[in-house]
Amino acid sequence: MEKAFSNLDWSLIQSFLVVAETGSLSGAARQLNASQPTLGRHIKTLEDTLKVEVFHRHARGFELTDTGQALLAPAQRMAAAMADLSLAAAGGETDLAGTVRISSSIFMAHHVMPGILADLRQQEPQIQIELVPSDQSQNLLFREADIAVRMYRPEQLDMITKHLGDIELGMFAAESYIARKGRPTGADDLPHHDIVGYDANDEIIREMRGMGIPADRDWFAVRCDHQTTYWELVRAGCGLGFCQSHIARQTPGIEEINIDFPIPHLPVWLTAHESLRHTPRISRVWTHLESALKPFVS
Amino acid sequence: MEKAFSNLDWSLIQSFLVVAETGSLSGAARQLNASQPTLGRHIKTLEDTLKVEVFHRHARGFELTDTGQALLAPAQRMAAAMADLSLAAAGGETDLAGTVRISSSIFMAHHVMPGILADLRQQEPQIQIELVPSDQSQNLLFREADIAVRMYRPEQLDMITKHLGDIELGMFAAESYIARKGRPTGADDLPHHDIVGYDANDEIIREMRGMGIPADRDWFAVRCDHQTTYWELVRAGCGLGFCQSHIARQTPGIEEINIDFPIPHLPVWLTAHESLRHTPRISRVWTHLESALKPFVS
DNA sequence: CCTTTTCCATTCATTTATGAATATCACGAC
DNA sequence: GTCGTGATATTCATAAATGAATGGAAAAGG
Repeated sequence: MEKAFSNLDWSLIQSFLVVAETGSLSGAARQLNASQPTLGRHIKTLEDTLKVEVFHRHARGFELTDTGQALLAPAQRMAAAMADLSLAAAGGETDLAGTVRISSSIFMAHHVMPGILADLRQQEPQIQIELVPSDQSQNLLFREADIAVRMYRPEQLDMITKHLGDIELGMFAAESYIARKGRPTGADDLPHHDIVGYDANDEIIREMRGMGIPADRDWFAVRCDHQTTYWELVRAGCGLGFCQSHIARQTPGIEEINIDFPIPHLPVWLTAHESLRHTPRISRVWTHLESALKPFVS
Repeated sequence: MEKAFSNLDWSLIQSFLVVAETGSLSGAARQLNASQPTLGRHIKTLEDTLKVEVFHRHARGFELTDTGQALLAPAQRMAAAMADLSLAAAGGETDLAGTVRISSSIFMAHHVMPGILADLRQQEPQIQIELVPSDQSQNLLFREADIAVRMYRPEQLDMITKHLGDIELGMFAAESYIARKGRPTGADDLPHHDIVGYDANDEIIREMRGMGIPADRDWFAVRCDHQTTYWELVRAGCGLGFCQSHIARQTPGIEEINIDFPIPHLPVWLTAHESLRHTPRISRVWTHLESALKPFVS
């Protein structure tokens, strides 16, 4: 009844997987908080035990062999199961103390979260907070975060979500810009203005076209994908820009531009994995975020 | 992008799973070729890291808590993925040398396999053989064996199978029995004889009923589930018994009983996991078994 | 062509994990 | 009640895994 592979340490597979994904021992070592020689030995032990070469060595790093490729899928299934296990374990925790990882957009993380989290820390000093500012959506299934604040409806399964409301967006410009180019008189006037745009994300263009404005990528003379930097470009007078009204109105040197087309609102969703719903520290942070974000989604 | 649980060593889950399944540290230690204190520490580390109690300790051993129950399923998924990985790795081996685990019925293992394996060892000294005599079907998906010799058509998926032919069964009796009770004259005469039967497995009874013989469990005054011991009971003169004709005819002191009802044949199937099909040592053993078993399935 | 960077392999002192031995406890049999 | 069995905890000497440091080699950038 004993199994032929039971002598093989599962942690070797863990190392294998990360090396396969990063393509280097050094990279894997950084990710696993281990050292490069350790990872090298793990791979060597794995290969010796399985009597199979799983990596081609070359100067730039490690590359999977065909055999190694075949091992990748089951190794990933192990990792997925491990993630499930981790979630299940967190769901069983009873202690309020611990760390909660919150993911939010870079803009929110920069302008909104600090105050909210400072309050929370004061109320619950036992709870440590790790803020993960990121505009790529974090994968909550792999617990890259415990709670996510998102500007769109989350699609992942097994999640609990709550729509907190909508954030009002507006068009703004720096005083320096207005001094130079004047205020746009209306939508028709926009082509004569500079608008700070997003580079990869053509959300704005699609929105404007949806409203009958013949927007074009070339309109946007200055573009930036990074939300907080985007806002700095607007503040520096590079052009008109969109921003959460609540924040923009508190920014000195910025004026609101009222134009005759409606700007869509930004929905705010709170998300967490359902198996964490009853974990004390998670639910505590959840309710805090819920109430603390309310003023922003009026 | 880093994951919250990446600091948790997967081998702890491995230990957790075996402790959960065996219900004791000592049992798990035996199965994993480790020591009881090691397993104890692994569980403790796991619980400390997850901040969750996964086992109730009591004098008789370890029992899963509710939280631990929740971790069991993902841990088993990890084990299943590990089994897949092990299979995939074995499929990538290129070396002829290595160990092949062969599962067969206890009877075959006792009377047939030794000679076949002795030949094989002489031809391929590089290949080590581990024979797993068992009347429960081994789970090839978990690599409890690499190749199985079975007396029925295997049902598991992802298997390659070959029907080698059928083994002739016959009814036999020890000379001592015949001297005492005489030979049965036909099927009608059977109720006046002792037949050595199987206990749990009522295969024989079902077969005889299928042929219109009103067989009953009570006919079988002596019963034994264990095939080789069964045969020793027949040799000792406990009663009539069924056996592979090929073997029985070579047994001194045993005579064949010809009766007027047909005795079914025993199909012989060779089975292996398909991902091992091209592994040199496995396919070498496979072809050897195939040809060496031929004389038995004429 | 030379420099810089980024890898991997190796070495060796050190930390960490391990297991034999032992103490202790609970249960069941006699 | 007592003894035997089989379990978990604890201790401590030892074995094993680890990581900082070093050397070397190959690609990328000037």
